[in-house]
Amino acid sequence: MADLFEQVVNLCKRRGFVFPSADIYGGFRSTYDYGPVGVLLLRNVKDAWWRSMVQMRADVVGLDAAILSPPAIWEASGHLSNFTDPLVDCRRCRERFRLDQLDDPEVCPNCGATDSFTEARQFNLMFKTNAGPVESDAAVAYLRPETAQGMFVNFKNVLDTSRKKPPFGIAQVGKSFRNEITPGNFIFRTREFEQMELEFFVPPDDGPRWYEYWCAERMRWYAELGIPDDHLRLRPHDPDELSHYSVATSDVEFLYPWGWGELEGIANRTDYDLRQHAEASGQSLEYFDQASGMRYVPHVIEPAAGATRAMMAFLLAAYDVDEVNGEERTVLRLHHRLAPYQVAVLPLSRKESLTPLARQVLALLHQRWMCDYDETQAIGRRYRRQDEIGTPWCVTVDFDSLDDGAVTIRSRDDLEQVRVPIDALVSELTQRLS
RNA sequence: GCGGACGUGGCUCAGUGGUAGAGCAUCACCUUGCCAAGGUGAGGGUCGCGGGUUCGAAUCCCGUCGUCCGCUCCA
Repeated sequence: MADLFEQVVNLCKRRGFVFPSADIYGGFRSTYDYGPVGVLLLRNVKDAWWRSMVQMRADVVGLDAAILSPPAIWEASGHLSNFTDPLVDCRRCRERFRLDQLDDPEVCPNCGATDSFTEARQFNLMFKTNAGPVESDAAVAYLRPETAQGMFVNFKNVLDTSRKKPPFGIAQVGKSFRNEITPGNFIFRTREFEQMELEFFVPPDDGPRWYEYWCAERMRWYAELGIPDDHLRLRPHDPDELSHYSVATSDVEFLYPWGWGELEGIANRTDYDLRQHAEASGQSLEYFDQASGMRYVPHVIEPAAGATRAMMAFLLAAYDVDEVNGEERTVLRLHHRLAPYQVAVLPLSRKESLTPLARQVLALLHQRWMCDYDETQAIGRRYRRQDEIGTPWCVTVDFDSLDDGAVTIRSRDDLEQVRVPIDALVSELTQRLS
């Protein structure tokens, strides 16, 4: 399936998952808009994450911090120095190098030319803007390149208001911005992207133990939502791969059509961030443990996931083509919690007076699930449309329904059909969608 | 940012200098009434955008934007 990637990209455009941004103006590089169906899937991915990381845990609280931020945060975090790479191009062989990685800044390691380099240019990966209507140095602001710093900067606020004590975590879902040199692979690497990050604060000696815990926990999450074992792996970083803030990192990787790629990084950031901010701000970010009488700067384990990457992985893993009555059927076998619509209500025909009852059934189901409603064209065609966007259950109102008050529920996965009284419909679907 | 390939209706593509095409999709009506059936009809493209050559450009040239594949980028 070498063209799985193309198939999924086409499906995204055709069915309203993802559109190129500014499409009518020829597109805007590395930005994508999420359409009527895509916004539901993306939201469900984020909700599933929030549910597992915040709702289902007593030791994690949420946060939604500002995207616009002052330079001080990024000076302290190290992003202003470490996200800036001085690059030079060789005019002869047209290769590009990082100046700080060259043995000799006068000789091209590729073609051996001397004096062929362009001026070094700074590639700062952060988006810089101006806060306030007057452009001046005093008003410089950055779009955050990660959500993590919001949690570190608010560590004391959360500690003071939430009655949590280590080990505990702060979770955030939101947009981040990076001037990636090479965006691409559809929504895999974009300059504007959405993150799902947890900063988990633990006593200094417990870092390694919690690091192992979160690696296993995050792997479990992807598996539970339908990423198959043979497309999922945990890859520990080599020591020379580690970011400036990390002593240990593992990537959760998915087997994309072009090879293994990162879904999420789990890093042991130690006390690096809190110490940096304590020093730069002059505020104490220590925790005092009443029970032991110990005072310490917590260490941090960070599982940082990409929401849009995860969405893409779920789409790729769910994409399937099977055969029904000798015809090809495209079906997205999405986990029901991720599917854009959990239920579609379909009157068998637009004829007669099926519409009022179908609308009643819709009104009943609307309150619990995201529902689609479709009364155009033949029923078989509508089933296929729902299959293609991953709707796990269709509810069909037919002519008998008018007399017996029952409807048919039809399964996306095995095409099985069951007759259910409307009175029992909610409980039947609740069972199947739990 | 550099090199390579590409850009024609929503999708997949044909058309290589002489007034824009197909299949699928969409919509309407008829038919059918539980798995993309059939019939009739309709809407939809200044051929990514801008400039040039030419009597005439989707087609040739230049620029630009965008996509994909390779390079340092790590959600």
